[in-house]
Amino acid sequence: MKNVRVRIAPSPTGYPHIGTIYQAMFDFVFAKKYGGKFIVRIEDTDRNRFVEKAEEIIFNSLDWFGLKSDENPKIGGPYAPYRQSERLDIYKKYAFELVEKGHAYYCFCTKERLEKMRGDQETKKLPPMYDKTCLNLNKDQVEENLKNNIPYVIRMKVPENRKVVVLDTLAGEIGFNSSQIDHQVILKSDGFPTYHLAVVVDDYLMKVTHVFRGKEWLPSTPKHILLYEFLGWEDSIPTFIHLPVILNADGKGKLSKRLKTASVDYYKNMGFLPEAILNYLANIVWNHPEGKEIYPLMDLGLAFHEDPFRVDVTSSGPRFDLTKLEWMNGEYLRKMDDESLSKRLMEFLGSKYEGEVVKKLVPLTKERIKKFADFIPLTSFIFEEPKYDMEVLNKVKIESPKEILEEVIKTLDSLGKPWKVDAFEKTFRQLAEKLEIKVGDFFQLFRFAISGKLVTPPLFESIQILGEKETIDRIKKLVVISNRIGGETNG
RNA sequence: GCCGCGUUCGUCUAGUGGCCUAGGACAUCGGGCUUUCAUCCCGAAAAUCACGGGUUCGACUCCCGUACGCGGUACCA
Repeated sequence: MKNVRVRIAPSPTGYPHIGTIYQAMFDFVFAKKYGGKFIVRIEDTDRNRFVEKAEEIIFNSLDWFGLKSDENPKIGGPYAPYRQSERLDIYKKYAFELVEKGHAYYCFCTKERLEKMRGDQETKKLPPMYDKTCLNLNKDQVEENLKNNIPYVIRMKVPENRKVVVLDTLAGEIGFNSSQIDHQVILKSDGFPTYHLAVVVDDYLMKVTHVFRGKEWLPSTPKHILLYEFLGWEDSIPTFIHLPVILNADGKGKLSKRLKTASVDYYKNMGFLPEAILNYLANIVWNHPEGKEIYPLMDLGLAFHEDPFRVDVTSSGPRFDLTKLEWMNGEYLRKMDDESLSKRLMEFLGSKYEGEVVKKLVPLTKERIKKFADFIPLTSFIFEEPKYDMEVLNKVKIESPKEILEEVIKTLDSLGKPWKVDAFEKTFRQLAEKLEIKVGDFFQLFRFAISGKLVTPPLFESIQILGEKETIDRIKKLVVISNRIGGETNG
């Protein structure tokens, strides 16, 4: 495949949606596989939803995922500018060209009138569409209105009763009756284009060859086809690949921006690995030919076939299942060597954590966390004093914990320093035997004494990190607390 | 309402007319390992292939219809 050019066109309205990343992933892999270019174009045509810092956040996110683009507003490229707000003259030129050719017209209808019209259509159970009032305006009326500075939009004029065929790589040929296509606004009254005009113009001018986008765009594709025809660009219509829409976990509706799990910052904050997220995203719509679940990003390229062009993705919309993502992320974590894992974990935790301690904890925790955020509660007892909850202590099946702990302290004091894991374990197994308590229960008490918890990373290794003094201090402290409440902890 | 797309275990999927008494993964449950929790290993349960008609010697696979779901129906993208 030659001169492959793909693009992603996010709107700067906030944190990027996980669906944007999903789409970008396909673009990126596709471009890489065929030696093409991956373009990022900023679609900032909606001034109402525009968010100042969003563009920066979008680029940070794409960087985080390693989805590097070849042309974008920051680095430029042969078809700059790549921000639609900087291309207004271009869209206007084509909008007016369409008017001249008779494929578009001025519309002076007010918002209020349009709203009322739609309301009426709804009560009459008619499809809500523009009623073409301004289509019948004659030249003089238009001139008059323009002279009087009446705000206008430009709408595309859709021919009656024509079959418009959309060729989608996944769904095949889909026919639409043009009578059901609305006379869509292509240029808004603020001089900005709508998506429909902007995509067509930009994709044409930027020589985009393949359009990967969500299936929610399928119903508006005939509008775009028509626009290509009106502009005389029918030979340059890109190949469409309408990807299945990712649904909410409950399957009711598409992954909505309202949900925290739809936004990439959620995954960043929870400490997911970008490569695991990408793997998951690929996995829900595509299956590896070798049946693998875990595979590198570029394996997704196996989904693309030439002659005839085909993309192997599922047709129905998958639900976004956080549980499986967590499993997958855990797999990635465990596959990593301790050093790189420490490095990444430190990046996540920030400078308030001591690097050396974190490094020591990594081998003890890597099999116990699914994402970096899990590390914090698991190891909090290392970094801060434990809080002892006697309710929790009561779950340990030991009659008189205070006496046992005193024995532990005695043994600890007599133990040669520095404490060694092997000798340590042996000593305390013997002690448990001597005291006639189950080893498991005994260690649970010990665990509680140093951490205030019943679930921790391996006991002796944790103690080693904690240090001799701190360990003894904590046990002593628990003894004191037990004393204060009468030592009757096991009721 | 109208238009479009879809429908295989709870979830993601394999399956392109006989290999399917439907395979894998996650989740669930049971067992092993084990100082807890995990990891790891073994095993179980889980889909009348949405339903109804065709076509065919034979259908999860092809065709039609119905139901359900999703998407679209903006001077949002």
